[in-house]
Amino acid sequence: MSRLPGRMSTPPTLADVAELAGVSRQTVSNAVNNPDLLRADTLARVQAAIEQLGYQPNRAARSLRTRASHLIGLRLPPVQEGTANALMDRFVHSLVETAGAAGYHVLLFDGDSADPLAGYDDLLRSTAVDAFVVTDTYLGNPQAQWLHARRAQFVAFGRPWGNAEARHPWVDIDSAHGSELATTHLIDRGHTRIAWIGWRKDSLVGEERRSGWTRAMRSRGLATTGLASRVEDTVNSGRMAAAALLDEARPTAFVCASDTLAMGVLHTLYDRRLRAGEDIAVVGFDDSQVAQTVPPGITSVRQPLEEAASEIVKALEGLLATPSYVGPGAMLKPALMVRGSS
Amino acid sequence: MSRLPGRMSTPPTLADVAELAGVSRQTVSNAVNNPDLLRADTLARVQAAIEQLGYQPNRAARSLRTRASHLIGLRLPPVQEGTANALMDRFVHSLVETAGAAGYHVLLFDGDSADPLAGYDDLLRSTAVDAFVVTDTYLGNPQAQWLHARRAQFVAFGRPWGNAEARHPWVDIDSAHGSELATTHLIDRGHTRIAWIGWRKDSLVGEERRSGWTRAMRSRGLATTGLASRVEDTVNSGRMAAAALLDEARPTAFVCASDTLAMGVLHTLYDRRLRAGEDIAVVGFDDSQVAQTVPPGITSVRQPLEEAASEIVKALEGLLATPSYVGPGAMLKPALMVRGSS
DNA sequence: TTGAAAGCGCTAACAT
DNA sequence: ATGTTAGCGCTTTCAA
Repeated sequence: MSRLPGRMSTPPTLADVAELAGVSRQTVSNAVNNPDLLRADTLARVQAAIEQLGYQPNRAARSLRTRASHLIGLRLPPVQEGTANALMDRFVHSLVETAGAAGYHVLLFDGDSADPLAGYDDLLRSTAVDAFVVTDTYLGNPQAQWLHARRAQFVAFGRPWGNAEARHPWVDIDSAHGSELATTHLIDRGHTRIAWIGWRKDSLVGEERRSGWTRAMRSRGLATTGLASRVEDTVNSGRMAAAALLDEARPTAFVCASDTLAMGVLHTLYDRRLRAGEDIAVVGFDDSQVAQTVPPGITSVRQPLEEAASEIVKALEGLLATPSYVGPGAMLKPALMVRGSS
Repeated sequence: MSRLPGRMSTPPTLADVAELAGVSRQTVSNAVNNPDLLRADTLARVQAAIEQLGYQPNRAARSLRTRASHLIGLRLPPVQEGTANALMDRFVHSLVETAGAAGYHVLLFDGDSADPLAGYDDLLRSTAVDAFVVTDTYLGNPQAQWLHARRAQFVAFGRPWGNAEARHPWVDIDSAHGSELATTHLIDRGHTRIAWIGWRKDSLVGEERRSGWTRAMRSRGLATTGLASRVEDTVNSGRMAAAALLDEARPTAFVCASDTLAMGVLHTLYDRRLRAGEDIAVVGFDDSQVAQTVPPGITSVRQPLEEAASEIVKALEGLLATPSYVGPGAMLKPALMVRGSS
């Protein structure tokens, strides 16, 4: 035995283990990958040697041979300063955790806004990752089609909007259900004039969230006319929309498409010395740290990102299995976190 | 030429390019890694072939040969719900961006709280990453020593507390300077009774931040007695500390060791129908999304995470160069973001 | 300036 | 049940 764990300059290889255990390299490989093939005593001997040397298969060599890196690529979109949108943080963490349990690591790459596909292309052509998790699936986003054309494997977090023939696995959140929960909650608390502050019409997610509000209002026979506003997803837009609605429609509660907009409402309440939850109810969307920490606490719709990550990894495993298996898309239900603001 | 880009089942290799360009594989390799060695016309021909095939070197093969993965490992600590601490988000993004520009990708792994070193060990022994970025460098943290013992390369984000003989590269933020900025800003606005809400004494970063407050107060001849509180880093602790200080010491302003604690102060102000920035000034630390979006905006100390990432990548490049170069630690200065709360 | 040979560490296919 | 052979795609010698 020529090397001891801890003082080696180069990590032990299959050959080192084989020599120590008195078997061939292939047997060691089998001990790692197909233990059933070995006789019990041989297996034990090899495992002891592996243990003793602290052997772990070299990833590069294994990848080269098996054409699989066990790496998942994730494009990190730019952080939006001045908003409450920190969903990515929670999602990335859950993904890393679940992927890790399945034997995969997450490889981050930069979201070059000029050419978002460049990062994908780079990793794809250098065969650096086995698959991607794609998070921005707005309508007309070329990524899905593009990846498909390059025969790249990927799971989308977001349904294939308006693309009925898409065949890739996806996971999404039923956010209409989320705003319906929020609206129904407010109705149950006695509110009848409940306003909606959402995103511009070209956002499909925005329209979906809005539909939950509409549905809840209609099902209880409440009017929606003049109670809705569609704006940019910024604090200031929310603030102005809230001010206008308060003046023109006299709502007693607001349901917002995001916590960022909900914070906008809070600004207007602050300006007018009104108190959220006492004078006017406010519900946000995303259960951000902002909603969790601001007084008196913003009631908010929480996306089950942990569950989403777990479904995505499940889909990933199916995709990368042989034979590959693609199940139906998974639609997850959000929950309402009730706090002081309602 | 047997394959066209876009319809290949397997990406092109050196051999494909060599055949197309009518040179040997070695010449193609040189064209990629040592272009100076080629005659201009050969180089042009090879580059044309590379372009035509969309060739990119296979990462696994290159890693196997060069013993370098061009991957940087980063342990993702668990997300803290209910706090305003989302620093990691911004930092990770900056790191991915800067590392990408230097030809490195960031590989995330899970922060198993039971055995935080397991993740490092795994990646290290499988030679999956070239180096780590270590972000949790509290006193007595075994990671630095442990990594050093395994001859692992790493750059620490955080100075080597109480470890004078540490020889690893590090980058840190002078957070005493941050709270000094915050305190001086309040003094300049006419405040004299400025309270401190910080972390427990066993947090070295906490004590450092506190020292900035002390220094600013003393240099202007202001008393600090009875004006400081040391608590857990939670919203509720901040809330209770603020209530107690308000009752016992009558401060007109608060400087907090975190935005989480500053939100605690806001809760107490809310309870007492006081307004931040009008009745009582509040300054937080970290310039979180919470500070940015909550009314009336929380003045907060912003850590230069983009710069930190850039310094870390610079250190990483030195570390991984041959011969390896380790410069002195870099101490960065934070800035104060002034908002409505002061 | 270019090419040929060897081998990084591993596993698939085959032979024993 | 175990060993032998070959080769994944690349770069580091070394030779021409």
